[in-house]
Amino acid sequence: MAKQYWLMKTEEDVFSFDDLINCPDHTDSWDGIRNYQARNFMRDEFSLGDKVFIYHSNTKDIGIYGVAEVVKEAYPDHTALDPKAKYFDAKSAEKGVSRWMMVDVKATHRMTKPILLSDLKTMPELDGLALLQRGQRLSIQKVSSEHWKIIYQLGKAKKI
DNA sequence: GCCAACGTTGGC
DNA sequence: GCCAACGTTGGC
Repeated sequence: MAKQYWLMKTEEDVFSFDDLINCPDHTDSWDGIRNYQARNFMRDEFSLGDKVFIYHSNTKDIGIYGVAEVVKEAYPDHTALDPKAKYFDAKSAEKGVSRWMMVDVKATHRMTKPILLSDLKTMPELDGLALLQRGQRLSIQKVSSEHWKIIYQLGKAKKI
């Protein structure tokens, strides 16, 4: 499949872009996704080498902080089976099989300055970007290659 | 803290 | 399968 571009949300105080950088090889599993649409994106459409904007929600400076790359395609999110895990899923545990999936991502570039949501909102050329659509709450979203280029350049992304 | 949007649950 | 109630997300 051709390379695709994505945006994934995270809460800064739960798992920030810096937390990802600090993982061994800047790589970690993106677990805890408990929404079917988001899971299906990972399961059906995430391919090795796909690029991902990492976005911090629910924080003071809401926006995009860096870029990551898919380094392992979808596999079962076993944290759903762990009663002590934050995103434990009783229904999965009942069956002994996780219905949720995760991918591994590696941080590759950091934005020189975070690209704030408030800035993105002022750019007419980003019309149609899922993130800017009203009422959207999906934690994994598609980004078109055109929008990706615009945002990527805006952030003056630097290699890690 | 508020609240709109929207996903999930569960009774029928 | 419908849909009301409830829970969560996430910007403000």
